[in-house]
Amino acid sequence: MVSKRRYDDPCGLARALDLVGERWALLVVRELLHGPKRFTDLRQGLPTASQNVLAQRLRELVDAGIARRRKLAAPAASWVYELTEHGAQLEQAILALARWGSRTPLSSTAELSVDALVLALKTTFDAKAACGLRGRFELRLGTEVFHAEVGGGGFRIARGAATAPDAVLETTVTTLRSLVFGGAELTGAIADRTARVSGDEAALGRLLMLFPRPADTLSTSD
DNA sequence: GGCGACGGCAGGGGCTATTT
DNA sequence: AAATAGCCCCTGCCGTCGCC
Repeated sequence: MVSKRRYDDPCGLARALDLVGERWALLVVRELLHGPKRFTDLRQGLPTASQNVLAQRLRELVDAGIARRRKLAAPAASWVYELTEHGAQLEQAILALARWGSRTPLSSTAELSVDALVLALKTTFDAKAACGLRGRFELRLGTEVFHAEVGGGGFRIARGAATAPDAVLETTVTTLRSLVFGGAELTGAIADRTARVSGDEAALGRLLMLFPRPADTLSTSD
């Protein structure tokens, strides 16, 4: 095992980069921010990362106490990776970096991963526009299910089904991205069957307006 | 002597394909 | 899910050269 390169700098930033500064490391953390994932699910979220690099990054994150490996109870009985409390504390730093990054010119035409889209929702949420709004929602993106809640000027979203949601949106990452950042209309997506809504469609429509796209940077396929 | 450009070399790290 | 092999590319380091 070759020793890892280190900055050998007592600055907190350098020490953080010693842990999560390697290529792919922060994107692995991003994929785990909203709940545990199997190795194969992580690969889907990071399709251009090779297997051995992904395995190595996970091992390093586990060694650093940022993530842990856990076996699910039967019947699933598969191994999943999840953030530790220490690792979860990276969320605010990642959100700040993502906000900063979203103001730089978009140069990729690749599709967002589910977790990248959820992260984009968190980074662009407009608390002022949400003032006075309350609601619970369930987002079904393929096989991935998230529950989201707006209230008190805040926005929370995590993996898992919602309890008594006001509305449920069933769609794809591409369509949701168009609805939120691309100016597409919910009624149009419902009409062409790229989205299905049950419950309070108007409330869901208001929710989708709470994420202003950073000026002239984000793009869907527009 | 100081500086920048250039090339050679070694090691680190990432890739694909394959195996366990 | 993880490890391995073989290959390739990038980066850092060092020495050399030419110019001022």
